[in-house]
Amino acid sequence: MTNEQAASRFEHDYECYENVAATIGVIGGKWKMLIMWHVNQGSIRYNELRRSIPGISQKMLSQQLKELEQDGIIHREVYPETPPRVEYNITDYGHTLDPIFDLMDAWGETHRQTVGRGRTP
Amino acid sequence: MTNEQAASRFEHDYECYENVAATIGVIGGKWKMLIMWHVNQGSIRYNELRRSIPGISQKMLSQQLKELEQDGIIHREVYPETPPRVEYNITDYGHTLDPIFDLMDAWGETHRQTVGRGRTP
DNA sequence: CGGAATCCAGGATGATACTG
DNA sequence: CAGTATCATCCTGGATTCCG
Repeated sequence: MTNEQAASRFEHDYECYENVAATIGVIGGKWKMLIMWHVNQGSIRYNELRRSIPGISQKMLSQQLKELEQDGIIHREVYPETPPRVEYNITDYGHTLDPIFDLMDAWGETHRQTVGRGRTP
Repeated sequence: MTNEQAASRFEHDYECYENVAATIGVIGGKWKMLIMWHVNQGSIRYNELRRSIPGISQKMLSQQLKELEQDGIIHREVYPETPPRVEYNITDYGHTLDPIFDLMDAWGETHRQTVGRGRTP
């Protein structure tokens, strides 16, 4: 392999790495999978989510919801009533992640059976 | 929806979450993508990897290599020579992750163009 | 050469209290 | 109800040093 080929290969690798890292950055948060899963079932409110995800703190729920919203994965709808109501939904863009989830679900299932127990972040 | 249906849905959700989390646990490490990418190109030695991944510390390289090995993604071959030589390779099992990488690469590329800049872990 | 062991700083996460 | 603010804590990851 020439130096040029090596360099171009490295750049391609690095591109792919950045792409995959970006994807993990969006969906890799400690609670994001769980949050997205519930939001994926349909409109859900803040405290409903909180109850649905045992162990999550308000802080992390708010933070990760905000990140998912900023990344365009979920939509936040505020209804100016009293008491206030906020509903979260998956966006069309969020649905583009579905194929990845399906693959990861399948792979993770096999892996968990194979290894018995993996690192869970 | 009945309570039973809700309960079963939650368990299914939780299963999927655990599966996906396990997958992210395996490939989500800070340097794992980059490491796997290089190992994927063929047999490579410890210090070659170190040079190929600017910025990684010995500690992280050793640690993440060990985790990838424990998870069955890469294989570590020791040649008892002097000086010692150790080579790393992707396993067949490691190759089963390829489809996920492809999807994440594609999604990440689009996402980076769309958002301009995502959270990169 | 290919690591392991140690120490340490900073960010991620958690618990609690408070607010519009 | 749906969060924010603040403080405590834990853990990851980096730098350094040493070993077979």
